[in-house]
Amino acid sequence: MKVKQSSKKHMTHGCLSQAEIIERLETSGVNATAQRIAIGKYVLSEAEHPTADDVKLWADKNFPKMSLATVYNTLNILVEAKLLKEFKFPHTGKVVYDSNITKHHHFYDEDTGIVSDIPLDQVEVLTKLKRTYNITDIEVVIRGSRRR
Amino acid sequence: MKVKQSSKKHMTHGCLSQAEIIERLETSGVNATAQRIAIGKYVLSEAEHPTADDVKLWADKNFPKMSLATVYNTLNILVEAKLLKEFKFPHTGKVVYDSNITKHHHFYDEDTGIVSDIPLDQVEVLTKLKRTYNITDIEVVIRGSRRR
DNA sequence: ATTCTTGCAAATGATTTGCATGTAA
DNA sequence: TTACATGCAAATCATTTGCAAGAAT
Repeated sequence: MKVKQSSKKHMTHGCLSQAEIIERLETSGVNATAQRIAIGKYVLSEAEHPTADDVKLWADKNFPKMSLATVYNTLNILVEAKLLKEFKFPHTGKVVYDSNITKHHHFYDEDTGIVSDIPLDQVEVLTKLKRTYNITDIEVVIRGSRRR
Repeated sequence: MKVKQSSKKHMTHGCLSQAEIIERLETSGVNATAQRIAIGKYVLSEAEHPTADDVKLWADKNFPKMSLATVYNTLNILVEAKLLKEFKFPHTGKVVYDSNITKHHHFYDEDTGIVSDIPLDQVEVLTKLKRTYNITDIEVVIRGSRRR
């Protein structure tokens, strides 16, 4: 069965069934084990920018005996399979995972510590760098707060 | 004696005398000990985006018996005194120190791993974010390579 | 049977901390 | 003498690795 993986838009949260998770894993060449399905469901459709620790905490409540090594192992596999992106932000030592694998920027709320996505078209970056700079990517982190 | 600290531009590398380092330390309320002068001279006028480890390596060659704790301790003090800025880049787990304390962006050379500064005026960022976003800072990291 | 996965514990790398000693106003 | 600095080793935190045991094909 042929799956048009890249044409499928990033899912909004909470809308992926277990069957869909399994399909996404296998389409990406990842063997769908119980642990991977569980973590996949959490990070791909429920969590927002979780850390490995967030995933472990969630697993401790929702999965019988999952080791921390398996959490890291699985997250790394999902990143390699391009189902997940990892980020290191200036404000934290921890890696944060993002199920939004399309290019986008980030907003860091200095009051709450919450990281949120900013769609590419919301930020325009113009550079005056010389042609000797061969640019492959531009990452923008905007910090501030959100008025309630 | 009154020193116009903020009107003094960021020094290009290698041009700060020991006396100038001592003055900058004391002006910022940092007690100028031998270790702090040595590290200060290195990170403020010689090194380019060094890590704590780079500083330790340098100290081992140029200062008798400086402990790693003192290296970290001193770097943290220089950051608190606003003589140094610290950055965590997406590509590394290590903190990188920058003696350019004016606002600026960064270029990460994917071939060499070298981080370089990009002056503010070389990058223009336009956002279409709603007014509920109260922006305090925008950080841009451009990745790529430089043609030789 | 062979290959892949998991769990556990130990290892690693970066940074911090506790504490006793040293130094300076 | 009182406060601050330093060096050392141990502690901590995030992450990785080695390896033995388990599951799947």
